[in-house]
Amino acid sequence: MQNLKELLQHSNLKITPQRLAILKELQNKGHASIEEIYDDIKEMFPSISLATIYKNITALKDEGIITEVCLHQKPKFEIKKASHAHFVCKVCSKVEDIPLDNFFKELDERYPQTDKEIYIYGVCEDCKKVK
Amino acid sequence: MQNLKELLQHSNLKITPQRLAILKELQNKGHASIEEIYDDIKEMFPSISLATIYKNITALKDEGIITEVCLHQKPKFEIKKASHAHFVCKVCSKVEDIPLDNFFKELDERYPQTDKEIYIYGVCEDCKKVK
DNA sequence: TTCTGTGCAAATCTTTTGCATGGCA
DNA sequence: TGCCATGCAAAAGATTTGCACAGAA
Repeated sequence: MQNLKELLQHSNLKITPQRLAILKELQNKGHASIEEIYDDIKEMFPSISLATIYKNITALKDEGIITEVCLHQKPKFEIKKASHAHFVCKVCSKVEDIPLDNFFKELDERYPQTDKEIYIYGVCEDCKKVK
Repeated sequence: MQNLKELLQHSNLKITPQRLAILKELQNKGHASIEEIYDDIKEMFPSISLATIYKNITALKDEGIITEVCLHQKPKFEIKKASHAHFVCKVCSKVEDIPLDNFFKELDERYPQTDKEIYIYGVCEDCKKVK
């Protein structure tokens, strides 16, 4: 569990309650869309504006603090961490990070100095049980 | 080079000049966005409507004739074919399909019955030369 | 002839922008 | 205090919808 304030301190961005709330939301959820971030934060912080979310998401991406992924054809955001694949459940839409370290290592040998994304869309264990 | 009419014949969709034009565009370009499809087709076919492109892209996706990919965070479409990775040049945005058959095979063993997407963002050979 | 597909216009999102005010450093 | 960040409202873009007419089977 990393210190969110430090992420901002080490960047060119000022620490604001809005930014901390966005990062906290991403830390809790793992991945979230603009709408999800907005809706959740609005409960604690009713005056926040959608434009602020958009502006900060862009700023945080530019600073390399978060990254954008495309899950189910929808943009989602997550705090930047080591390369990992995303398993997306086709039924409940849950997203799991899977390391797949050996895959990324091998890909990196073949394609050095590239950014890599791997997405796997299937049915998660929970949804398989339900049938 | 597959027969585009047959793709439609084997589906629940009727053959129309608009649909053939869309498929032809995807066949030529490999990958294209809604805007690109629209702009290119409009030259040959000035009366075509953007709504028609959207409706047909949805219909073609539902029929499994084309698939949607997310390149540079933008939705693009391609005629469905065997699983392959996408190499996207960060400089010129060119997209290359790369087979990576062994990767997909191994992923399929670990995650059977899933759809897999692999994206690699780097600098293509042409752009490396220019410097 | 029947039913699906098309094109237009309007409606609905989604995202961006400008600007005055507020708040971090 | 000096900027950067926020919130609002408006603008701009992207996508969807309804409906009358056209065209494929």
